[in-house]
Amino acid sequence: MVAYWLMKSELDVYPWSQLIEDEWTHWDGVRNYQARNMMRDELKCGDYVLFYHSNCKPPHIAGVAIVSREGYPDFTSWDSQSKYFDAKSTTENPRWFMVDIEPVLSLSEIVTLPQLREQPELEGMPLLQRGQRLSVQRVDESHMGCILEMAGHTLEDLN
DNA sequence: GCCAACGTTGGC
DNA sequence: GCCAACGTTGGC
Repeated sequence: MVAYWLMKSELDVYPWSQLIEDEWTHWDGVRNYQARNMMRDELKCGDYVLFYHSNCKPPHIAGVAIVSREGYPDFTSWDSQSKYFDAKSTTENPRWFMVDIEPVLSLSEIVTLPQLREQPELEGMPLLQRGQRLSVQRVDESHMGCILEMAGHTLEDLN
């Protein structure tokens, strides 16, 4: 059973175009327990991920990625030179987890946050709730289908 | 740049 | 275990 997710990335930190260039990446640096739990326990290989650009005008979804490796320790938490270093995370008892993702589909047309807000079908989507800051969120299949259609695609395009 | 929302920290 | 202080996120 495939699940759908949304991940936020700041446009000037790690853009979609960089993922295309890299061909895959590990989604390191998440330091929030709710997001950590989802990446450790719930994101599965083959799940699809909406790639959302935050901190830009307008914020928007740029592409769809796929989970290519399930939760494993975020090794940047062990690197004292990393800005994501956490002294309380050890190799024996890792505190933070990440997944790997690969790009699947660059949207023909990006879907902006204002466009998402205009869609009655998307009412209740966590991203659209005020104060929603989680950088990893679950997405309903119906919401996923709706967003893909807004971008000129369908769920079938993912296969 | 502002600020609302919300998570984390740490004193008590 | 409460809660004030503080830091971060991220839209606007």
